[in-house]
Amino acid sequence: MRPLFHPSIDDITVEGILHALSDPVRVAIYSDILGSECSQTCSSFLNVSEKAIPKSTLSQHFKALREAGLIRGERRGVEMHNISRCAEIEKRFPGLIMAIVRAYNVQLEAKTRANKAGKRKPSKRL
Amino acid sequence: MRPLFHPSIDDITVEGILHALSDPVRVAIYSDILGSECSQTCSSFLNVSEKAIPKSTLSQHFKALREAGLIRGERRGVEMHNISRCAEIEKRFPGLIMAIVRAYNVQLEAKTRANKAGKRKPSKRL
DNA sequence: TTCACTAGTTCGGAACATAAGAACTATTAA
DNA sequence: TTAATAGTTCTTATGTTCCGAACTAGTGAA
Repeated sequence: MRPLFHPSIDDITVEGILHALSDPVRVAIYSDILGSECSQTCSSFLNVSEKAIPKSTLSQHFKALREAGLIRGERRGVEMHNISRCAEIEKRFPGLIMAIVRAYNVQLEAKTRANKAGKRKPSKRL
Repeated sequence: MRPLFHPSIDDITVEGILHALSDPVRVAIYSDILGSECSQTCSSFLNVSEKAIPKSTLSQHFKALREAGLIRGERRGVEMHNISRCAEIEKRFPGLIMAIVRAYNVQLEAKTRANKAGKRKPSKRL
């Protein structure tokens, strides 16, 4: 099994970042990793979404985030630990990550509010 | 031919915006529309990229931008005029568009600088 | 009217990307 | 060894995207 690939900071592209974060599951994972002090394992996200995500799919999502340069993953014993590379990215693209995560949170709040208001037809939330 | 679809501001999602702008051609188009005072037609972008883009493909790109809520297109005579919906989006997701466009410009500048430095192997630019 | 022209859209198939079950690898522990 | 756990890779079905060809809509002649 070859070691995980991580792009150098100069090879990280805006398009790559946007693409990686244009998936609801991946933003959810990333924003969680960003928000938590300690590093996170893959399987702690088997239930980010309302329905369980197969682990092969999860693994692909982590690969996407890694190859976009958003997170760094390293093996610790039997599990993978993931941390965000936001400090590096902030240097190259100041304000980008912050703005995206903030917008994502605005959207989550709006959805939550909408659900609380009209409970009749509970729309799926992330 | 049915009239063009434009999502209402509340149906615009962060994921949708990120996905629409995760394509080099589409960010190029969008950032151009954003930056220009007057509205832009489709065909003025046949050469945004180094190689000409077929007009069917261009049309799809405009559709993607429209349906993500990023631009508004309206027919004027025989041609389509496109303007950005950034003011609306700014209200819903403050700072998002600005941050993305800024990051995109940083990337363009870095690429230009890199090309100037090592002319031997001119890497493709946007 | 009809014809031609221009700007853009839609259709259809090939090329590419994604999702998820099954099979695999790596590490630890018994 | 063997078993268990955490992730990865393989394979296939399903979705997207690209782009040429065919189409539509508006304009302005003859």
